[in-house]
Amino acid sequence: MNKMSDLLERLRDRGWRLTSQRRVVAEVLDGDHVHLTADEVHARAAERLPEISRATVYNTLGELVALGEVLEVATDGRAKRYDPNAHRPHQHLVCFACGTIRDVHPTGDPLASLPSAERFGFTITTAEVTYRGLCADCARSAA
Amino acid sequence: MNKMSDLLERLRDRGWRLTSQRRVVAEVLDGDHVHLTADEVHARAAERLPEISRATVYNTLGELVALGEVLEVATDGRAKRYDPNAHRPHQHLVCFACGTIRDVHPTGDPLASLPSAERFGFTITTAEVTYRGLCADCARSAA
DNA sequence: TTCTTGACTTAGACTGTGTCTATCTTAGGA
DNA sequence: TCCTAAGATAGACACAGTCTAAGTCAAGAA
Repeated sequence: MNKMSDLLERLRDRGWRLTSQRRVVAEVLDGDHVHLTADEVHARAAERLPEISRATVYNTLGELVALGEVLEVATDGRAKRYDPNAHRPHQHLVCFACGTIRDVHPTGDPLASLPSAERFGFTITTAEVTYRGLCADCARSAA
Repeated sequence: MNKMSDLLERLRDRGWRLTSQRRVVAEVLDGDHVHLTADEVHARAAERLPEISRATVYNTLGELVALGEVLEVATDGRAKRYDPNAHRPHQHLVCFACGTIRDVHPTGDPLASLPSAERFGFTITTAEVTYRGLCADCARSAA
């Protein structure tokens, strides 16, 4: 049960032209708790396909996001990160010190916590939660 | 009861040197539901003090954030925004279409929704929630 | 009040992240 | 096998933010 072959299959069904560049980008994004920046994706993709360009990585990531196969995550003010875990709803937990990101699953529906008096007439569809703290490794080094 | 004079007073007590540049930046940030980018702060500050430089605006905003008087908000992957409402805990509601940001106050403690089994050994101290949807104006234009 | 000094401000160079354009290449159907 | 539109490429460009070296000034000292 390889998730990436599933993905590539789905994309081909939607009329995606399957190039070696797109295949490599999709493979780089495989796994759990993967939150790479575009440059990190490019670096790893280039290990397998040295001539791949930055523009292609950006284009492919943008297409995967538009297709709903990958999530864009902006946990700091710096580079966006790309999260392949788009089919299971989840939130993120970020370490203040080292920036590590974990996918987490809070209880309850975060949308329910906003009373209608606090909705200002908006039609609200999503709630993103970013939990922040010190990870065990960084807490140990700081002690 | 002017909030900005309170702020300037507090800062002077902490040894801040009170320059016209810092005063103007603090005044620009006064108000409710204020979420300006650094460039917007610079533009408004320059209306009152034409020679103020970008570097000074960035420095001053950074100092205000470090002092806990202003919050840095990154709701999109683009420019950070600065929120002077740092003393009342709140979350943000963002319009998909026009990008408008409102301060909102959900019920309950967002930290409580994350079970310890989902904390991966982190010492968690904050939870930021971004609600997203269509504001009333944009919903009307889209119809 | 004037002097002094280190904190502050400035212009502009520089970096990182992301987008765009013009040209070249290629996947996949005919 | 050939054709062609979709895709890939290099590099210029744009935007957000940081850094540096030199000049300026707030506020305490005399």
